[in-house]
Amino acid sequence: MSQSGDGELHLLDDVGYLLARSSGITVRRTNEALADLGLRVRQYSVLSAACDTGGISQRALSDFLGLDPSQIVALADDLQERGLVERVPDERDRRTRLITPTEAGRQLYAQARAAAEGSSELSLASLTEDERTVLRDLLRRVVTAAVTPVAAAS
Amino acid sequence: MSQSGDGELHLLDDVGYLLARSSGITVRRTNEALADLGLRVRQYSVLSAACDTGGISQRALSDFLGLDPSQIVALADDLQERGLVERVPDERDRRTRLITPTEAGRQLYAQARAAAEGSSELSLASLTEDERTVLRDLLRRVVTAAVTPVAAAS
DNA sequence: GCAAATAGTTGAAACTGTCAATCATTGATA
DNA sequence: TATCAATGATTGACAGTTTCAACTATTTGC
Repeated sequence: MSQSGDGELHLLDDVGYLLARSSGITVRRTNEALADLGLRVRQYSVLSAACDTGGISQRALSDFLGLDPSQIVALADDLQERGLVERVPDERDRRTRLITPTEAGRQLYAQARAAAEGSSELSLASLTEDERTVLRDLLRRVVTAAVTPVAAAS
Repeated sequence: MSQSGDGELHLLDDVGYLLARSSGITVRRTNEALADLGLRVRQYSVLSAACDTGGISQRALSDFLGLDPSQIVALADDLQERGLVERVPDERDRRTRLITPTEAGRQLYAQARAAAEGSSELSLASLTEDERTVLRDLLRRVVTAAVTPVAAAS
């Protein structure tokens, strides 16, 4: 019958909550870090996948990033208008359009990556380098377990 | 000059991205798990803090959850209309109103907590029990480093 | 007492998540 | 090969989230 709280905040034991909270903290900080470059984390993630693959279908982006296809359309429109990516038709399947980085896109990405990664480090300043590595490895396993292996242009 | 992608997806090395992605996965799943109870993670977190403290000011909620004060207003309105919390005036400071659980709120919270925690486990099924513990401890340190220690009603 | 700070509220704008419907193209199959 | 189901992209809509600015009531410091 404990009527009044006694200092036990269960949210701080809830991995789901902790994920959401720490994600919020880092996303906020990273958005600030990317603001100078005119990017937000969302568009940065699309640009990153486009640069690292050299061209990826919107469907694959949707799966990889966990976003609705309609969100990809909007993000691609935005990046395309700014000349950072192009939509090149896939000859093997004329339905799909590959989101491909332009030279300007690659250059911006290089800068953005430095900014974004620096910002992450800052958000995790309370962890040691080794602990950050452990965290990264654990999270990567959580994420990759939920994602189909990134469609390597069959 | 690597023009085409060679399988190196830098996002999967970016702790910030991994946090956001895994948070998205767990939040989605937890929202589904809470839907039966008419709750979403956001309102669950408010209810949880209210129950665990026995009564917490909206300002403290705002700090603890990392939400704008105006969001707390909306969430408190919602929970109050459903009879899950009350706003009791603080005698020591008539500006503040303590978000306090009702009996119905406490009962729903008990159910919701079980559902939410079960859902987190499910999202982290690719990790062992020990690894989940490590993850929880690391994330808790990240979060608590960014939050003032939960104002114990000075 | 009075000014500055604080707790809560309202309203607005931009961003995000989710879903249904549509069109073009592909793949399977009769 | 004609047709039908499945898939990739797009549009539009609606609820949820984030972030600000402005405002009122109250408290605190001087």
